[in-house]
Amino acid sequence: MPDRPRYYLTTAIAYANNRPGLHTLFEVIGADAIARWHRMLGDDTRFLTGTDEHSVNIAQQAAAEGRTPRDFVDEKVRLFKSAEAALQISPDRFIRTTDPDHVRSAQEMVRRAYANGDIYLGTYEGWYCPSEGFKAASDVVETAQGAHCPNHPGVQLQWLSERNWFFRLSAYQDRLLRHFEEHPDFVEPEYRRNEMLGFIRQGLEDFSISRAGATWGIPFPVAENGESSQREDGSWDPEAGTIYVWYDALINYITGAGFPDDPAAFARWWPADLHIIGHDINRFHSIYWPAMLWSAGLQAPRKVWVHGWLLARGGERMSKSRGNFLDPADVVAAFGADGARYVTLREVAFDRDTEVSWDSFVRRYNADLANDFGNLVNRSVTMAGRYLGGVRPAPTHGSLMLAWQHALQRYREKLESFLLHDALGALWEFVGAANREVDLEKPWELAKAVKAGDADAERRLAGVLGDLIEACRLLGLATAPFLPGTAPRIAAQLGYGYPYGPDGNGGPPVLEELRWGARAGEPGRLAAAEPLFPRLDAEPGPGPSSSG
RNA sequence: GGCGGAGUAGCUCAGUGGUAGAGCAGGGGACUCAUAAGCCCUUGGUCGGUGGUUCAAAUCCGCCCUCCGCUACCA
Repeated sequence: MPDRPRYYLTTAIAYANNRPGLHTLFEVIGADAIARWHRMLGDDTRFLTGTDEHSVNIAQQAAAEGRTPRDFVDEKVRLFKSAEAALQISPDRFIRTTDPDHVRSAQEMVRRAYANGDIYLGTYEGWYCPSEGFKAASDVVETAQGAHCPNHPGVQLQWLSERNWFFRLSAYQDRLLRHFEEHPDFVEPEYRRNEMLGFIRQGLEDFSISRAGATWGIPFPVAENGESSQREDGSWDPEAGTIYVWYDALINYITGAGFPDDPAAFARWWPADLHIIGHDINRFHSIYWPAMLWSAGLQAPRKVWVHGWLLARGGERMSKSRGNFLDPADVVAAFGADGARYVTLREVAFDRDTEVSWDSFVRRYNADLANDFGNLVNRSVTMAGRYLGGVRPAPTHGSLMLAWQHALQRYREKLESFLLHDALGALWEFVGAANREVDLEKPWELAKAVKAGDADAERRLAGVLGDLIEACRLLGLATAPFLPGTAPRIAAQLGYGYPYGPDGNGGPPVLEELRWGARAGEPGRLAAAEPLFPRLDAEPGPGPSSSG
């Protein structure tokens, strides 16, 4: 166990101000498939998802509903967790920025940055909404009447300055450039890396890491005089303010690895192998985050993968405010958990934006899952059961074996470079090869010849059905990271046990199982064929939700 | 404005100098093990526009149009 390779991956934590949309869960579904693949490989895998729960904005929303912030975010967290459960997401920890160990973690990071001379008191200036706090320049609506807050159109924004702590990002410019040069695959895809390089080369400014007014946040652990802001009774001096966004949110990745409470765990899990994020927060993960870690004497993560968006019709980005997003509950209700995972990851390229629609999902489901894959398993199991009396036939070393070896190689290459849609494409080329094999060999004709006493036909029949059953076994296992609920059902129809647990842990190294004929010597009986993916009518679906 | 990317069949996209491709959707056919699925064949595009380079351009160069990303403090 301790000698197993370890793999630690994370998604961005979701802002807990709303119910999740499918576009939010997209990266979580993709990350889950990657996590499951590593578990099945035999890697000691740790997979983190979670929620980002502090901010003036959330406190404001909670107050508007007459609730405490805690009560407000607890409800949102329940929504996120149930959405993840519906999609069979398998995090090893669902981390919340309100978790006590995360509070300690964020405070320790601030202390380390202070001890290292990287934070200092400065003045933050910006547009301030009396109802909501400071607003980013990009979030300010300028009108003839002055600047307004988009969330509070009637409210005049004020230009305010506040005494805040700043992080000396500017001190890390050279080291960041060197790090990007020495680790060309630190940020991928490459065009996202280039954007970050361009940003660094423009010159880096320091950024503020505290807010004086905010109360719904992690207490800033350092007082103005540099001493601890914790009082004798254990409470925190409100005068010190709270930690502002990035020194809270990003820290979750090390909290989830054991920082600072469990040094042994942290030594094992950090640095993370992979952060999967959207491009809106690329800069914070690829530039701020390594600098923050270095300041604390810690290592940068090994890779940041920047995925694309789900686009609605017309190329519009899906968002709750636009109301053009897909509700994951609708998608799961229509396609099942596995179907929802499949159509999302097959239809949306993992490295760039892709337009999707309910119709495109239905078409993809019917074509790939019902017609191609589901029907392949169904017809293979039915024929083998009928023509061979239910005894599971053994594979040969024919053309399907070669097709499999090619498909598996491509599948692994694409999966390991995070092109999940292409990885599935490689597998489905093999599905096509298996279906063509059926029509080429025509087992039903061979079966008639066998009845007529043709010994050669009997050998060929057993061979082609053996190859088809083996194709189904391999596809069931290979697709398991994407279709975790289907994999055991396929194994059962083929008369095999399923050695992996609900999260993909516990079984033999999957690459051994994915060898053609790996279980050839194992006797067994086929079960009754049972459709895996019922075909859907191409009716108009729920479509975009109307509210968020 | 600067930097980068994209505009190719109804849809989603491959294709970087040599007679336009895939999957899906649409049409036809032969079969029948199967979820009216699968298999075979097939309709369909002046490759955003324009001017060049070249024996030859979707592919190279100029200009133009459209869209998108990055261009600092959203969570």
